Amino acid sequence: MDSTKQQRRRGDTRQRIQDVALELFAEQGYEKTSLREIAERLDVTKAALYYHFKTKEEILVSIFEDLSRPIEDLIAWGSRQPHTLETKQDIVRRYSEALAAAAPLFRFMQENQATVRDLRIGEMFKTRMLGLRDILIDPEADLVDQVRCVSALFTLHAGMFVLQDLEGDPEKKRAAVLEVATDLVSQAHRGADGS
Amino acid sequence: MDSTKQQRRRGDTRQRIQDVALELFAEQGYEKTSLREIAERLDVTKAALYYHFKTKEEILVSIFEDLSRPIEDLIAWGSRQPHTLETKQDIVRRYSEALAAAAPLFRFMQENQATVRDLRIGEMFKTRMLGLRDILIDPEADLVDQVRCVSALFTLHAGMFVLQDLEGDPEKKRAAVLEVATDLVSQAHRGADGS
Amino acid sequence: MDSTKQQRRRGDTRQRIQDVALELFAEQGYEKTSLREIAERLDVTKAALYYHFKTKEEILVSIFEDLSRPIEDLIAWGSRQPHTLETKQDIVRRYSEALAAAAPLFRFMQENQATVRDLRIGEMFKTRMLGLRDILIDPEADLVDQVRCVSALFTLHAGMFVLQDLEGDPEKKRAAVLEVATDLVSQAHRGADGS
Amino acid sequence: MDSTKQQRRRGDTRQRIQDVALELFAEQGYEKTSLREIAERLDVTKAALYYHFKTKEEILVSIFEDLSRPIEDLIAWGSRQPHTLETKQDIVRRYSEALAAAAPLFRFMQENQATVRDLRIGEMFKTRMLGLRDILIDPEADLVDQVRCVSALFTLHAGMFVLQDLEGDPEKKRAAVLEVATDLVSQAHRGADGS
DNA sequence: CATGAATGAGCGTTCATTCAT
DNA sequence: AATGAATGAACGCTCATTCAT
Repeated sequence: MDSTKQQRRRGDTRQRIQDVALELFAEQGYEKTSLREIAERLDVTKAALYYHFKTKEEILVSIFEDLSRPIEDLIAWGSRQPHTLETKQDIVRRYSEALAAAAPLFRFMQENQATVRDLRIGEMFKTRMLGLRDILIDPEADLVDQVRCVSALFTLHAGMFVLQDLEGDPEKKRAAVLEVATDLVSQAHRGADGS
Repeated sequence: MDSTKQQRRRGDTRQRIQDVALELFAEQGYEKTSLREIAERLDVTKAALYYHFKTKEEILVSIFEDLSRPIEDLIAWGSRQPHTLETKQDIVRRYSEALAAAAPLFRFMQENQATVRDLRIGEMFKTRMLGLRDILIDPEADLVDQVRCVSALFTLHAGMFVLQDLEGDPEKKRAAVLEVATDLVSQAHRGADGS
Repeated sequence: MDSTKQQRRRGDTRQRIQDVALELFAEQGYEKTSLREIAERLDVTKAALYYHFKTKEEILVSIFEDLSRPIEDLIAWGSRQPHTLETKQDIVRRYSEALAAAAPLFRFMQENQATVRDLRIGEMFKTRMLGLRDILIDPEADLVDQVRCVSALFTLHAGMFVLQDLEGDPEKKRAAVLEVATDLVSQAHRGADGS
Repeated sequence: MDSTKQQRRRGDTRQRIQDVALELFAEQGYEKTSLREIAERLDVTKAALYYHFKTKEEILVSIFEDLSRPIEDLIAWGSRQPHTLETKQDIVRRYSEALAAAAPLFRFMQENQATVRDLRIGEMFKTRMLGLRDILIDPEADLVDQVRCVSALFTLHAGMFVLQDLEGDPEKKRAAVLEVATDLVSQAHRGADGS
C-alpha cells in the first residue's frame, strides 16, 4: 500500500537531510541556506530537522565528521610514518583522492571560510590542515620550501574547483593537479635534504 | 569651537563607512556584518549609510572598485605586452605587490567566495582572474603547465593569509611566496617553450 | 486547565487575522495599516502572521477571495442567463444584497482604489466589474443608456457608504438605493429595446 | 549663456513641484509617492521641497486649494440661488465642466479616499460635497429622490474615470454622463415637487 | 517520527523631516 | 533659493529555535 518513495524514506531521513543540506550549502553557502529551504526540499517541516539535529550548525558538523573521516585517518596514518619523500608523495596522492571523493564538502569549506571560521568545524579543519602541513614540511627547512608545501596543498584544494571551469577530461585535470603538487613537495624535500 | 572629532567627520563620512565596512567584512564576513554594526562603530544611524550608498551591496562594490583599480590597470597593461617570460615574471611580481597593498579586500574575497559569487563583484572578480590567467597561460601549453600557472596565482592569494599564522618577518614571507610563484610560472613557460 | 481564551485561539488564528486585518484595512487603509498593528491587536507577534500568510498582500487576497466568492458566483450565473430585463433586475437586486453582506470589504475596495490597482486583487476586481457590466449593458445600446448601467453600479457601490452618514433606517436606505439602481437599468433596457 | 531650461525654472519651482506632485499622486497614490521621487523628477533635492512647502501634506493641500477654487465658487454661487430645477441643472452642468477641468485632482480624490480622509483636505472635500448635496436635494423630499441626487453626483465623478477605459470620443462620453446626471436630478425634482 | 503554531531577535530598506550652510 | 548630511521611526520580512501534541 505504501508508495516506494515513502518506504525509502523510512529510517533514512537523517541521511537525506545531510545530503540535501550539503548540496545546498555547497551551492549557495551556509548563511544563505535556510532550514526552511532544506525542509521544503525534503517535504518535511522545519521541526522535523530538529528531531534529527540539535541545531543548524550540528547538521554541518555531522556532515563534516562523516565525510572527512578518511582524511582524518590519512593524517593519523601519515603522522606515524617516517618523513621520507615517499611518504610525502604518498600523502599527497591519497589526499588528492580523498578530496575528490568528498568534493562538495571541500568546495564548501573553501568557499565559506569566513563563515566556517567561527563554527565548530573551523577549528577541526584548521587542526587537520596543520597536521597535514607538519607531515609535509620539515620545520628546519628553508622558508621557500615551506611555502612550496603549503602551495602544494592549495593547489590540490583550489585546483579541484577552479579547473572545473576549464575544458577537458576531469580525471586528466586531477592527474595534472596531482603532478604539480607532487612536484612542489618533491622540490621542497630535495631542498631541505640536499644542501 | 567645534571638536576635532566633528571636524574630521565633515565630508569624509563616505570614506569612513568604507573603511569600517571593509574591516568588518574581512573580519566577520559579509553576511554576518550588519549595517547596524557598521553604523554603530561610526556613531551614526543606519539611515546615514543610505545617504551615501544605495544598498549594502553598493558599499562593497565601491570598496572593491576603489581598491582593485591598481590590479585592473595591471591586467590591462599586461594584456598589451608580449607573452614573454619576462612579462609573466613582471606580472607576478607586481601582482604580489598589489595584493599586499589591498590585503584586507583580497582576504575578504577569498574567504567569502560563496557570498561574493552572486554579488555584482563576483562577476567583476572572475573576469579579472581570467584576464590574469590568459596572460600567464599559453593556451596550447601542456595541461600540467597550465595548472602550474593557476597554482602560482593561488599561491600568491592564499600565501598572503595562511602564512600570516606563521612566525617570521612578513616581508620575508612575501618574498618566499613570490619566489615560489615565479618559479611555477617559469617552469610552465619553459615547458611550453622548450620541448 | 486552559483558559477559554487560549482554547478559542487554537486553530482559528488564521480567521482572526483576516477579521482584524479587514477591520483595520477598511478603517485606515491598506498602506497605513501595519502588520505590527494587526499583530498587536491579536496579541501575537508579527512573525506569527507570516506563519499563516506569505505576505501582507496575501492576507488581503485571502480576504478578498473568501468574501467575494458570492459575487463571483453571481456573475457566473448571470453570464449564463438571457439578457432580459428580468435578469438584469435580478442581478442588481442580488448584487445589492451581496454588497451589503460584505460591506467592509467593498468599502475598502472603493476607498483604496489607488493602492489596490497594483495589487493582485486589482485585476481580479476589475475583471469581475467588467463581467457585471457586460451583463447589464447591451453593446449596441445608446451611449447614454450604457452610462445609465454603469451609473447603476456606482450607485449601488457608493450608496452603501455615503448614505451611512445620513439619518434613517439602513434597510430603508438600501431599498432606496436599490430602487434607483433598478430604475436606471430599466430605463437603459427600455431605451435599447424600445424605439 | 544660461540654458533655456534653467531660465524657465527661475521662480516657478513652486508651480513645478505642484505639477509633478499631482501627476505622481494621481498615478501612484499619495502614500506610494515619496518626496524623493518628486524631487528626483524635478532634479532638485528633497530639502528644496521643504523650502517651498512645510510638509508633504501641504503640497497636496496647496494643489487642492488652487485647483478646486472654481468648484468652491460654484457651490458658493449655487447656495445663493433659488432651489429651482433650472438652478440644479445649471449646477450639474457647471460641475461637470469643473470636474473635467481639474480631472487629475478629482481622479486622485476618488482613488485615495482612505488616505485623504484623515488629511486636511478630507474635511474640506467633504464639506464641499455636502454643500453640493444641499443644493441639489430638497430635505423634505422622498428618500429615493435624495438617493437620485447623490447618484447624480457619483455618476459625474466616477463616469469621468471609468468611462476612460471605454471606446469613443471623450466629449461625447462626457455629454452622455451629463445627460444621465441631469436626468437623475430632474426626476428627483419632479418627485419632490409633483406629489 | 514528526507536525502545527508560534516566538524573539534581527535584517535591509525607506520615509518624512530637520538644520546648518 | 537651495543643498548636503543626517536622523528617528517605522516597515515588511526572514531566521533559527522551541514545545506541546
